[in-house]
Amino acid sequence: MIRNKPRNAFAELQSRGHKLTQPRRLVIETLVNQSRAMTADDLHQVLAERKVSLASIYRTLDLLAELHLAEPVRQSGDEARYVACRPEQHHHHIICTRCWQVADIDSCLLEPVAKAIEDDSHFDVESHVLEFYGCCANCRG
Amino acid sequence: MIRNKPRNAFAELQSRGHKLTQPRRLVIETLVNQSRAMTADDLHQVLAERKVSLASIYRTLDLLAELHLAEPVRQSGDEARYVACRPEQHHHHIICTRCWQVADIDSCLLEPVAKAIEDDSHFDVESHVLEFYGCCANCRG
DNA sequence: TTTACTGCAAACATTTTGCAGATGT
DNA sequence: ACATCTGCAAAATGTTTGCAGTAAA
Repeated sequence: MIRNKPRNAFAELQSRGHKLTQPRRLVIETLVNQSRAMTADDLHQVLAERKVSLASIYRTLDLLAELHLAEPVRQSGDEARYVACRPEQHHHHIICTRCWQVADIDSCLLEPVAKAIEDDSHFDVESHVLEFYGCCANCRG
Repeated sequence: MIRNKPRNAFAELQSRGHKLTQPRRLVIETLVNQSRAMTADDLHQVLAERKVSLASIYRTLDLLAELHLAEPVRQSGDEARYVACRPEQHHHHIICTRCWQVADIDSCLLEPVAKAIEDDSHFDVESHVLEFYGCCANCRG
């Protein structure tokens, strides 16, 4: 349930040969601190006074996704939202559809299921998406 | 593994007070017969000689989703794709990322998992998305 | 100093919409 | 006959890109 810390992401970025710039720093900090699934525009508004351009936000989000420091989630109809996450572990999310707060589901229970599906469907399973959506304690209030 | 039949969808549409028009008929037939996850543009190309407008295709897809006769799936970076499905049952999909062919996974194994998550995270789970992606027997070749 | 990165503005792709005419019931 | 639906073209939305200047290493 503990989300990634900005510093880990900073280090990961740099160790992979990317520069730790001000816009990147701010996007990472915001994404981690808010622990919610944020759109590019959400970030742009939160960072309005820091004057980070939308283009840089999109570019940073792409980069973070590539490095597995963030993951895109898309519910139909909505724009893409991004969630900060730890790169080293496979996990899934539960996401509040009111405030977009996110909690991690640490274990993945689907490996045996994927196996069963491979036998049954004659597909090779390469990846899966598992997201739970609901209402968090705060929004239920 | 058997997909919905067009006629069921035709009937469902009409019984809910919608007109069974030529464009709608063609979109439904195509979506069901091809049994793949199709973009609006895929449908537009397949139906090119039948002169169905893109606008009608989008409107029909929205309607089908609303009636649970089709479901949108979005993989990051891609446009929305739609899968024909039976409205009466909860199920999930396995989707080939080469040819976008779809097979159904009839049972839902996640109800107990959702319960466990509710206890653990203090979220009310309202819905979930479970999609497996992989390579079908045909594309594996 | 060098290369990667940023902001801006323009381009792009996908999806939505208003409206006049066509179609299903 | 009537309401709904279609096609068209225009608009809106979300995202990407080229380029000249800026900042990180």
